[in-house]
Amino acid sequence: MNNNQQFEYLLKRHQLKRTEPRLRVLSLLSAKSVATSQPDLESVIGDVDRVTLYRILSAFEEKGIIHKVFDLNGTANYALCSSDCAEHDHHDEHLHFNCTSCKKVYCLDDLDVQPVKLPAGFKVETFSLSATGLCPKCNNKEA
Amino acid sequence: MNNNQQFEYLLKRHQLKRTEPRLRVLSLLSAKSVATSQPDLESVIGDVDRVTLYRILSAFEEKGIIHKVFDLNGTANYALCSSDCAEHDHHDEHLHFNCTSCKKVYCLDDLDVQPVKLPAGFKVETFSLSATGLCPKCNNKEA
DNA sequence: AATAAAATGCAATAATGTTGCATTTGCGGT
DNA sequence: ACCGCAAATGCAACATTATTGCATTTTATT
Repeated sequence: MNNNQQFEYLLKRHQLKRTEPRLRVLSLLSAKSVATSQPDLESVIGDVDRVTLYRILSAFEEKGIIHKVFDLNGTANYALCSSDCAEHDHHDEHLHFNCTSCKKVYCLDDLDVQPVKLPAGFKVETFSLSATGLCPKCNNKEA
Repeated sequence: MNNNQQFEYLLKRHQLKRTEPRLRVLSLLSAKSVATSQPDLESVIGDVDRVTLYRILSAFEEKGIIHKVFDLNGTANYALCSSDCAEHDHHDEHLHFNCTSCKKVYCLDDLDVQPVKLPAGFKVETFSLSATGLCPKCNNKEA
């Protein structure tokens, strides 16, 4: 099963129609290990309306196909959820690393994050740990 | 020493001039336990230019007087750093709780967050744990 | 009181995100 | 293979949040 077939299956599974723009978004996001900003997506996706892109992204987010994180500029970035995220309940307990230099957001899935006890009254849905600093690339450049 | 004197001292300590708009910002932020969004500040601060507000906030952020977090809408929210934050190095290792209903951001300072080991190459400056869910107020309303 | 540096206000503009509506398209049923 | 409907798209207009340049005012210091 190639990538494209996987994407089509993914759409079908979530009752989303198989459209060109959606396949492109999936293909773009799956190609990157860092979260991609809306503007970045917009600039590379080609002939797709800005509004359509917004709507695709929020549809995907609702279905649990992707998740959204904000970078240090406050702009939305998107990344595919790890494989089993859609089946169970959207668990984003991974670490987001925000690079202060290039502003990229890295999703580091396989670190275990200790859940923390909150004061009474708060009802927690998801946890996520985020760190800021320099990513390997920018760290090298500065050295 | 009353509040206002504290604020004036704080400004002086950071080589910032004592101005009316700055004192108002400090006073507004110190009165709240939740982070305040730029729009919220703008609407209550009175006769201060929008641009001035932005500049005050970023000046305060640079000096380590306040810190900035993004809420679930991606808009910037600001909160005073806890007392000793300015002296040492800006340590925001506290938990931010984002309410999915009212979109407020709560800063919960006194929970201990376990730092996590990152893959080699990343140079971490700050950690912060964030959780999403319902805050006590909204939790009550829904029940 | 005079001065220099800093802070403010205003105008213009940029970037990001949203809404309403007409048109097109995917896809299930026949 | 065709029909029809719901869903998705594209377009236009608009809303919100943030930034930049420059003239004016204010603070703090001498």
